[in-house]
Formats: sequence, C-alpha cells, structure tokens
Amino acid sequence: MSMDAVFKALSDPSRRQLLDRLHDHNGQTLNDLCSGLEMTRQAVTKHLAILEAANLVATRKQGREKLHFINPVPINDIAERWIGKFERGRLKALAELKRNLEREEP
Amino acid sequence: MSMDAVFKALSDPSRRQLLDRLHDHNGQTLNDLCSGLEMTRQAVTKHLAILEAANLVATRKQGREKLHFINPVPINDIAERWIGKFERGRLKALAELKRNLEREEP
DNA sequence: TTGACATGCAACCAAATGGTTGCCTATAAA
DNA sequence: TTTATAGGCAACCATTTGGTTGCATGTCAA
Repeated sequence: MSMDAVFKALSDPSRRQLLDRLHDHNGQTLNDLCSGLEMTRQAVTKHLAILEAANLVATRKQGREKLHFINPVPINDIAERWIGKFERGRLKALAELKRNLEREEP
Repeated sequence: MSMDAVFKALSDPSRRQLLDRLHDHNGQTLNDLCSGLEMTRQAVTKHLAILEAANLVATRKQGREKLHFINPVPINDIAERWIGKFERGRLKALAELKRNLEREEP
C-alpha cells in the first residue's frame, strides 16, 4: 500500500470531514454521507473513491446501497512509521530549534 | 496554526523528503538541501516556503546563508489531536470492519 | 411492470499546484 | 573593488485537482 496515496487522501479537508463522519457513525451509505454537505453527490463519490484507493475506507454493497466503513490501519501505519520517526527525540529537537533560532537575535 | 496547512504541506513527497533530510541533518542551507535533488533551486525554495508557512520548518539568516530547522511541534499536534482520535478503539474498529465486510461474501 | 430511489460513468471547467527560466540583490572573498 | 556565491522575485507553463452537469444502470416496491 502506497503511503503517498494516504497522505494525498488526507490532504483534503472534505475527505477528512468524510472520515470524521464515518468515525462518528460507521457504515453509512453514499446518500447518508452526502446529507447536509455543500457538495454534489458526485463530488462525494470522487472523494470516497480516493479514500478507498488509499485503503482508508472499505465498502460493501448491500442491495442497491453501498455501505462505507473506515479502515484505521493506514492512519495507524503513518503514525507508527512516519510520525514516530519525528516523535523520537522531539523535545531534544525543539530545544535545539529554539537555541539555533535565538542565536544572534534580539 | 492551521492544521490544514500542515496536512497540505505533508501531502507532497518532495516536501516530506526535505523534512527527512532535515531530520537527518538539521540546520542546512538552501543549497545544502538542493544538492542531489532532481529539482531546481527555485522549486526547493517554494517547497521550503510552504513548509515554513505550515510552521514545520523555521529559518535563521546567517550572513548570506539561510539555515533551515525542522519544527516537530505541528507533526506532534496532528498525531495527538487528529490521529489520536482514530487510534482510540482502533482494534475494535478493525474487527468491526472485517465483520461488516465479510457479511454476505464468499 | 412501472415508477422511484441509490449509485455509476463521462465530459467538461476553473483554479490550484509543481515546476521552469530569467533576472535581481546581498554578502563574502580575491 | 571586482568577482563569485547564496538566495529572492516574478512571469510563465503543463498537469492535477475539486467540482459541476447530464445521462445511464441497477434494484426495490407498489
């Protein structure tokens, strides 16, 4: 699974909003997810396709409806593999940052 | 600080690469950061400006050089505020996801 | 079976994005 | 005081992106 697709998918506020909605109430249909949004259904469809391609959302067809479920694994992977790297030694880096910036400044 | 700017800044592979480089060796000049990249200096300048606007990178001028330092705080904030939300109950959500997807499938 | 509802597909559009080239400014060094 | 080096600014360009409208397909219910 490409980490780039996940980052790209998360970079749009509308898509993060959709993830938030699924986090609040998992297993919604497309129309459920559209309700109250300032977007056409087709726009939401596109966003969901991007989230699905990034493996952040999984779907299941049930009759004429399509149910959407959030998949926490890729988000967790980013937290573990990528953010974790910057976390380690965070306080040290922050202290170093302040020290470096303050050299030769008022 | 806008969380959206941070997500947007992190969505580009070149910018994540620059952060990686600063993580490896902090306090580099613009030319340091350009060396060996398949990009013009001006492209790197633009990326660094975006990272700086998102508060992911801080700079200090030293003579005719400009030193760049990574700031771990916004990344940490995202981990805490946003990813943390999806982390909580991750295993439960994953089990639920599998259960939902497997209903009525081979 | 026919109408209503849920979703899919494709063409199109404006704006944002990532990149380039060319030139200008400022500082260090010869 | 030249000259080379580090960086800044601006115009321009192609592609991607987020969105729309219009129409097609599939499924449930009367």
